[in-house]
Amino acid sequence: MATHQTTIIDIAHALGISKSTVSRALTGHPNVNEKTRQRILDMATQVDYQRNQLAISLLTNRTGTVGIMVPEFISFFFPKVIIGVQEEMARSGYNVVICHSNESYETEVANAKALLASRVDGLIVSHTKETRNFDHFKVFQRKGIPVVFFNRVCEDMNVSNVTVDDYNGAFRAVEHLIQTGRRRIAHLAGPDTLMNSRNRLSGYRDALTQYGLPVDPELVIAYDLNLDKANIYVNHLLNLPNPPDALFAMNDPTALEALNVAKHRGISVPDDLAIVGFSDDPISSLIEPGLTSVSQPVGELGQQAAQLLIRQLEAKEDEFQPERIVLPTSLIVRGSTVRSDATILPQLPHPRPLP
Amino acid sequence: MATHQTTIIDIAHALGISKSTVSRALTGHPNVNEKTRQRILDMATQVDYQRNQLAISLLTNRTGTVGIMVPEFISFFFPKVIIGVQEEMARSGYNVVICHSNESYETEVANAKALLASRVDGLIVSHTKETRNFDHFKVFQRKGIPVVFFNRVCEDMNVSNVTVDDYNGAFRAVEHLIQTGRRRIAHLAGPDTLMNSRNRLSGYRDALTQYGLPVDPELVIAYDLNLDKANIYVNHLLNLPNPPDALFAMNDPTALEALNVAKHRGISVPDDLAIVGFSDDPISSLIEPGLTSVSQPVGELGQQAAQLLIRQLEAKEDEFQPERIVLPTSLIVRGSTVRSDATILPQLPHPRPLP
DNA sequence: CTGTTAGCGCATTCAG
DNA sequence: CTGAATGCGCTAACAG
Repeated sequence: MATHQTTIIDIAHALGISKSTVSRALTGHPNVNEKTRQRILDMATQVDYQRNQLAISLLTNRTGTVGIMVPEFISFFFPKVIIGVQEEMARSGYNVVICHSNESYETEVANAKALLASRVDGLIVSHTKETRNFDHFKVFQRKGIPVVFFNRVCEDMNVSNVTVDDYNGAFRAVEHLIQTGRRRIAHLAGPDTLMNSRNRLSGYRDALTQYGLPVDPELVIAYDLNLDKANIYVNHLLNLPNPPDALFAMNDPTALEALNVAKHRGISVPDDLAIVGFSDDPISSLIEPGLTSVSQPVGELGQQAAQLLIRQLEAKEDEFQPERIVLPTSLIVRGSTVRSDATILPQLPHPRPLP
Repeated sequence: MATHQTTIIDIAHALGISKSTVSRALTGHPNVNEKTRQRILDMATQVDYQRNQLAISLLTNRTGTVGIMVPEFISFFFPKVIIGVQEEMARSGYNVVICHSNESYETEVANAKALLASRVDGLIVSHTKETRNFDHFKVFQRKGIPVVFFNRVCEDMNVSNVTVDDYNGAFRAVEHLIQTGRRRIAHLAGPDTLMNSRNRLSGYRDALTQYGLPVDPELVIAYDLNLDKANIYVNHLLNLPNPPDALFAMNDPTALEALNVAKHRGISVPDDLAIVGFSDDPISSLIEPGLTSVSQPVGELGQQAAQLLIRQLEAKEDEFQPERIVLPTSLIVRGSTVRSDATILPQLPHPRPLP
């Protein structure tokens, strides 16, 4: 189906001039006669001339394109990050190609190769839950192509990244549950391949400890975030001889599943079971009862990641230092943890991971 | 920041052979000595060689990449379509670059130019609600680059497209409302720039007419799908001297807004106001009451669009005929229109637009 | 089996 | 101000 695309040579021939002049006119070079320039521009429009970015990129060794790779984009989180990235990159004249690893390590590796082959100038990435080996990203580093991680970051690569304060968010969530009277607080965690999953787990543990509550291993389940299985774990927790009176879930979709299970079992939320999620999905404010959730600045996550990348793209090879940005979270309290007449006690100041 | 990437010439030099042989070994050409091939492959791995797709595309005049452009991707609809497209294109060895026009005509035009410049082999697109002029897509046609529309299609371009049966979906939705006893059914429609918006409006009108109900212009509002304003229109309808007893909304987000307004005003759904949406967003089954909605096969929409594009990409220039695929919709009945004890009457057979 | 050559479309020297 | 020449990295004839 491939057809001939008009080139500067076509325009040059049509006008009886050299392709150099056409090139100059098209790129806005000053040294072109005004009349000639106008004739060239007119002709270009007339024949639907469209510059061949492939040729230019090959020549200049820059594509003006960066990649962003995310593990999924059905929930609102990653799409919103992507929009933030695009806004910011567009402002600096970069295009963004979006890749979707679908939580598959294999796909992630394949995508990384494709991005490398298409010579992106940089990469923004949140890795899959299967990813333990980061060689496919280290290649970028070795080749001098900037990489920025966000949300799910790789610790043992010396690159920029932007995350939210997962530890603090989790701590505040659990603290809130304690302050509203819960004593057996379960945690449905993510896989320990994920940095943010580990940090949220630490926040959960430390909050319990600092408030003098035991950490019962029975109440902590790490799962693979496969939503289809969430209800199994929730049911398991509720079937325990000594069931939890609260659940802190790794993310909102998981918390929503829990809410559903509770509803089906006739368990009253928040009276018999309080539930807290993470990310403040728009759904959380629409359902009944509303889901209490740890909110994170999603769009800003993308913007900051983009800014880090741009800074690195525009830095001299040797004068660049990786930066790590941590954005704040905040707890949005809704009906899944408190009835409107409840009172909330003061918080501990500045929780930090125990040494 | 740009650094030198290893090329086949580097490998050739390192091994003291010609770049042609390297090229042959790397592309799997049979005429290469097995030992030489192995040495080349080893060296390639060792130096992180990654083919330069730019050079190959420039040479072959094929990028193996197609673009998909969508107007938004916060709601579940477009992401899910994109996933369907990617699956299908990957199966045929194509990459997909995702573009986001953000419902902005200007951005759409800019994206189209960028895709043209980067020489995509084909394009799958759902246009913005602002788009009235399709010149930026017609350029693709003129250059022999296949274009497939989906969801929001352009009627006056002779290209393939895939849609759902919006007319029928709307008809069945309104029929359902009539059969459950509603007589003043309002329609919060989309802008008339959108094909699907117009078709849903027709289905709404014809259902009323065929069931002998008047079409009251007062009850039909076309709006720009800007969710922030949805509540204004819903309130306007509910404030009418003779307010509606049912609302058929253009899409689920709009219907959810309506549900919210009703809740705030203390209007009972479904008793005083029945509400139906379109697309069956996952949220619709989570909220209380559940939202009755016209479901469409979203993933399949993407797959079919991809298949149409692939068929065209692989067809001979002249033997290709545009195809138009219409996928079925089905009504998912939930609590926003019926209490569980309600009975539903039989439907009219095969509704079709009135001539 | 392997090396040489040409050229994809373009920006950019270097000469006029 | 303009044209001719060069080369980005690669594949595909074309000769050995």
